[in-house]
Amino acid sequence: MLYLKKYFTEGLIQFTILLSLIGVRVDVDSYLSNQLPPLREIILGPSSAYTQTQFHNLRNTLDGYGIHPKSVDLDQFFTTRRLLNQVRQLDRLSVPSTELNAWLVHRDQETVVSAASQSSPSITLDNGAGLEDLSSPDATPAMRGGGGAPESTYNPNAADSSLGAVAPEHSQEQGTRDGNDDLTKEDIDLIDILWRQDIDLGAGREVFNYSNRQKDSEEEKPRPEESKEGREAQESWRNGVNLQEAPPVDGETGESIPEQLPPCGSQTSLSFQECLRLLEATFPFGEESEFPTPVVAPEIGTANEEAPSTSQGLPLAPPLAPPLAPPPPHAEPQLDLEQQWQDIMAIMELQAMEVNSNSVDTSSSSSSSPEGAASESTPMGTFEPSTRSTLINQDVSLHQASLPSCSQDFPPLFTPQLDATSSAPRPTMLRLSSSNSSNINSSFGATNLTGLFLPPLINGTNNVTSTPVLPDPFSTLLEDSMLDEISLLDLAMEEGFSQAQTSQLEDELDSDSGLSLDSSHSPASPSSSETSCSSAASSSSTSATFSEEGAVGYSTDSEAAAVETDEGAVGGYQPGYSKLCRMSYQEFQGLPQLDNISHNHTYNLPLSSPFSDHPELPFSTGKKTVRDKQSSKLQPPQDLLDKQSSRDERRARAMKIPFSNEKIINLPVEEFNELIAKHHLSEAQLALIRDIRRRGKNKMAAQNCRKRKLDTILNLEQGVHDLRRDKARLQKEQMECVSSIRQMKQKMQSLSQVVFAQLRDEEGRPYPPSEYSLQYGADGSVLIMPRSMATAQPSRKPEKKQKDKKK
DNA sequence: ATCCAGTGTCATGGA
DNA sequence: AATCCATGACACTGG
Repeated sequence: MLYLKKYFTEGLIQFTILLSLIGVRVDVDSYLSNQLPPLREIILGPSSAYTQTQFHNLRNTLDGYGIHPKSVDLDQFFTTRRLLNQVRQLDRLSVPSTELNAWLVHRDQETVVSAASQSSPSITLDNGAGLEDLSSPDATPAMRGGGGAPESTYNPNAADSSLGAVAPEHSQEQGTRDGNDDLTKEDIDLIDILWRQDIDLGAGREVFNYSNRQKDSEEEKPRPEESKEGREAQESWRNGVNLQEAPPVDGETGESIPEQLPPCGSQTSLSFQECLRLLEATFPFGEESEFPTPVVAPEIGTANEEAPSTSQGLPLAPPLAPPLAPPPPHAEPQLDLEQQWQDIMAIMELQAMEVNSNSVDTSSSSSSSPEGAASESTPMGTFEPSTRSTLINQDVSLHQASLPSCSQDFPPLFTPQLDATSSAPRPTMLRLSSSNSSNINSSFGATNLTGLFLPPLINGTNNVTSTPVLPDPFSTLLEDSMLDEISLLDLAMEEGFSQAQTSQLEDELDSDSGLSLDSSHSPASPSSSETSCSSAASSSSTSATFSEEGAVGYSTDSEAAAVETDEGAVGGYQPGYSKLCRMSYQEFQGLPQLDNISHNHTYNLPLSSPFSDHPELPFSTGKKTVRDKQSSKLQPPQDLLDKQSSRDERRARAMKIPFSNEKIINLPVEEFNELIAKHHLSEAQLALIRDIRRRGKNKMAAQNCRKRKLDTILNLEQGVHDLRRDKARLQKEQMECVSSIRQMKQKMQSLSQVVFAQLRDEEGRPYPPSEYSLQYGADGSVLIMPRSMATAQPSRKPEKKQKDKKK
């Protein structure tokens, strides 16, 4: 089923891309955005970072896409995803997705007039044109037939942007709505799932009902002319372009769209278009894309690849393209496409994460939006601001971030290309890179490194002065490094907190926790943590063997532990654990405010005094507050004993279980069986004992599990930091190499001058450097050859005019 | 009153 | 089949 869905969805997407490429506006964005989680899951696999996670509950995947919004794991989940993405991004240029969006938006504005055929920007004008074309009786069926799926999927969700451009087209829109009948069950199911998701997120079903009603009524009533403007406005602000307008008309648009996560749609619409561009970018284009394969390439490649790269080791990715598009234009298109898709999905995933991380309320707001927007009283007022704010926030930040600079620089150069075809996006990206690297370029541009170094190696290429046409690998290298430098900034910032603190944290943990489980901190691998955890657990269990005092790290049954007077070990683990939790989260999220969070539901309480049973407990390391778990369940303040003992302990006492919970839980099966065999126990007692054992073990397991999660996250974090550090180091080395190369080049130039100054032909005339160049053979020989020859037959070894041993 | 992190417990599935 | 373990999900608790 999943595979079917995958292929189906992919087919839709690809077809839509094709349509977009040929200039037909098909807004799959909303569809994609809505489907993001499932698509992501399908394409990229299960999202859980914990490989051991077993998704046995189908309902999880169906209802909430894996994680309940209130789940404690949600944060971990997103954080993990973020970390994973960081890892994945390491080999790519870390250009914030927001930047990409902003850039796109800007370009939209500028190219509104010129690029009429562009599908992506979803400019109103374009839409209008495109829609009108589509609305023509002939075109529509064709479109329906061809792109029926994507269009239909899109329409119900966000018909505003694509269809609503022209009011008269309402009929058209209705037609498409009627076309909803064409919706496959897949689509309907997806929509329904989305609804349910929204409901889960807090939006009442009535929202959808209402929106449905609204939609229905909307369909019934003739659409006012203003709808067009409204749609335009909303669309425009969805694109983050004109925020100022919109309000008056939106009530109209809000009706149908909002149910399908307008904000997400807007955001991903950009991203998706971006992706389209990137796809286009993969196609071979001008000289810029064609990198010579210089000797230096590998070096560059290594510099870029130190992270586990999903991108297939393209040596030098064009600055902006890298994160998304594996550049080598000559690469096999199929592979490229796949890679493209992966990258695209990664991007969208990132964006989705951002959206989600803002809070699920984004979606919830979207879900609620229809209500607010549709609400007759204030069509715009209620919902618009909120959703818009989210939208605007995202767009604006981006907008400010990259838009102005990039786009303004570019347009003049690339307008022709923009108009021409799909190559539009690519140039901008390239230019962005170039603009960023312009400084370095300028510095190195003067001294063309390739000129000196390539020729000798390649043996005969034109070199010394020329190569204006050929892109300089070093320049590209420098560009790349420049961009990387940008990322280095934040890297440095992050490094500041992470490296030292993390290591310190781990040290602390290691020292604090008396148990060996912290060996799992060995950042080596999650597996190690696994083993360590298991070892910890086993140690706890085995502890029972050498002493029933429960070296167990879990002091919930502190009573028992206390009884045995050996909770020393107990005290060790838990604090360490809790500390781990706290520290890890602070550390992990770098949120100082989290310091305050210390729940400290320590199991190892100062049990000594309260326990009438085991007054001897002397030293209970328990330091902190006592927590009585049962306050709710059991009668309030009975006695301190009950107050401070666990539920099971009290039950055991009530049932007069003759041995401690500690033993019940931690004894090996054989001993446990012997133990219960020794005493004549009632069925109820036996049942209780088994429950106690089960719960106790499960409690330990849960603690181990949680710890393992944290360890996994910490390890991932550590891995990310390590990789970043390596990246920074490699980049530094790269820069050093470049500088040394530059020095060598200068040296070579000066030496060449010396050589030419001393060289004389048979007639005693000097060789003018302008006409001759030096060729360096692999064997160390130096040849003089006329430049004309050098350029004429670069590949062949030029006939040497003279062999000079001067070197 | 609400949110949130920590914790215990249950259900489930794998070993 | 029994047991243990791992883990998602849920509820409870206290800050």
